[in-house]
Amino acid sequence: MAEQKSAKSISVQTLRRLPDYLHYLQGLDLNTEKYISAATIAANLRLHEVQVRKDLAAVSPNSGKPRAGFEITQLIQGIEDHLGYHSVDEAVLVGAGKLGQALLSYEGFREAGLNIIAAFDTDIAMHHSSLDGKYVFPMDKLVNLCQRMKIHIGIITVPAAHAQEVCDLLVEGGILAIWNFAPVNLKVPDNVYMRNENMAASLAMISQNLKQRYQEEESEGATS
Amino acid sequence: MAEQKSAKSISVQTLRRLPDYLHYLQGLDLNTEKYISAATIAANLRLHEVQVRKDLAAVSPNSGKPRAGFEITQLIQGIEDHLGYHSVDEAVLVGAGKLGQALLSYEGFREAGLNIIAAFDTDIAMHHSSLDGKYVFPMDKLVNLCQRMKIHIGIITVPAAHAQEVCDLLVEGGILAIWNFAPVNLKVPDNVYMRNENMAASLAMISQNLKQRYQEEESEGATS
DNA sequence: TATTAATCGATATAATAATATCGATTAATA
DNA sequence: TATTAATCGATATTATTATATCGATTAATA
Repeated sequence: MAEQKSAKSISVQTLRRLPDYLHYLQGLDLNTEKYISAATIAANLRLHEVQVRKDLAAVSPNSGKPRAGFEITQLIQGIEDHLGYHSVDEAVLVGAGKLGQALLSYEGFREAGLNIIAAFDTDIAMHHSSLDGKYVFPMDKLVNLCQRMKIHIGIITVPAAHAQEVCDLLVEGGILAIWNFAPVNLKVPDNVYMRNENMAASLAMISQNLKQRYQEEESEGATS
Repeated sequence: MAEQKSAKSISVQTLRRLPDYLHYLQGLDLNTEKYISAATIAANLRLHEVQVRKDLAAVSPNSGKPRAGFEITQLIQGIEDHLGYHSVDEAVLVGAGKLGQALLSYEGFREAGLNIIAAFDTDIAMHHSSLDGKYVFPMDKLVNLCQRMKIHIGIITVPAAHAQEVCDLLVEGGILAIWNFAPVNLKVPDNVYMRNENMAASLAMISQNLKQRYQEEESEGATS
């Protein structure tokens, strides 16, 4: 049996951190330094040294040199490969409101392998106008365009109330993965991957943290 | 020693799910049903039944009744308490671009306990204009306003290149928690909580998923 | 060239989270 | 009222992730 090429299943948590590593590494000056140690990265990203080393081991094309560290260019290469940053995938975005527009104009996506090729909206006034170089189409073109162009990623930035209909349309259009910014749990068939950008969850973490601190403050020295 | 009030440290993962539970429960019709079972919630949110039961046990003011389930109103109450949805906290937002505006107009925050009371931007044209009822101030008012009004949460929606300066200002203003939407790792003192809204990470998960599926497709039946 | 110290990889341990199992309880139904 | 079946809570197991430890390697330095 043939060895599976570069598919040794990276852990979810590692995957989450990869963009951070990449970003950090890209900020380094290759004229000044050629190698970097796991310890240095860890210190800068406030992570645990061993954790970084394991993460890098999972994506680096070849291993680090003792006493020197990892070769920066190779690390970048390895991470980009694993993130699929060179095989750009096309996406459509539904809901050209403020959030939608923010995403359309977000520079970072292109280099991260995402190319939003078109936007859709119910607002007639927007149709056929161009937002950051992307055209806005009426909703009834959605299914057909997705099918014809074999688009695999759909981004939902419509109000919660309409998210499910939009979602259904995307599924009908043959979309394989949905990135949902609406605060609702959408129903999709098993073969469609759903990723919720969950602002409420983030907010919950922040609240929790502050709450804890207020409590600690209150009970300062009050441990009878 | 006194029992610690409602601070029995909820797990991070549970905390993440709480907003989903809350949202789902709020969508139920209390006239039709008074109780709900963990199994039902699990099915609707596509979670594991036992997981839901454990999560609920952590936040529900009193336990569920066998054969009936949990009392919906009490569950909502419990979750809201734990999320601090009744102790609204005030925040400032820096960077009134598209993303900033999207957040300013996002309805969900208010009920989730977050009240963005002002925005800041370098763009002079925006100053003292009102976006969704919130005023936009010049940057040099930031530190003073945060201090005077004892704001605890800062939201960063400026381009990556300026995020660190903004961050420093917020810290100077006495902010305790930062919600960062810029794709950079910001340095803050230990006593400041940093929450990165990491779009790149989400994107990485999506890419990964698609990549896997393409590969599987390729090697379909090709297991020599 | 020999010594030192930084760094690695590998393996072991610990912490956290998810899932399975099962007896106890109770509303619904016979 | 007795039986049944849904549901719970508690405990046990498993999976995942993070952290600690340590011998091996190698660049830098004496």
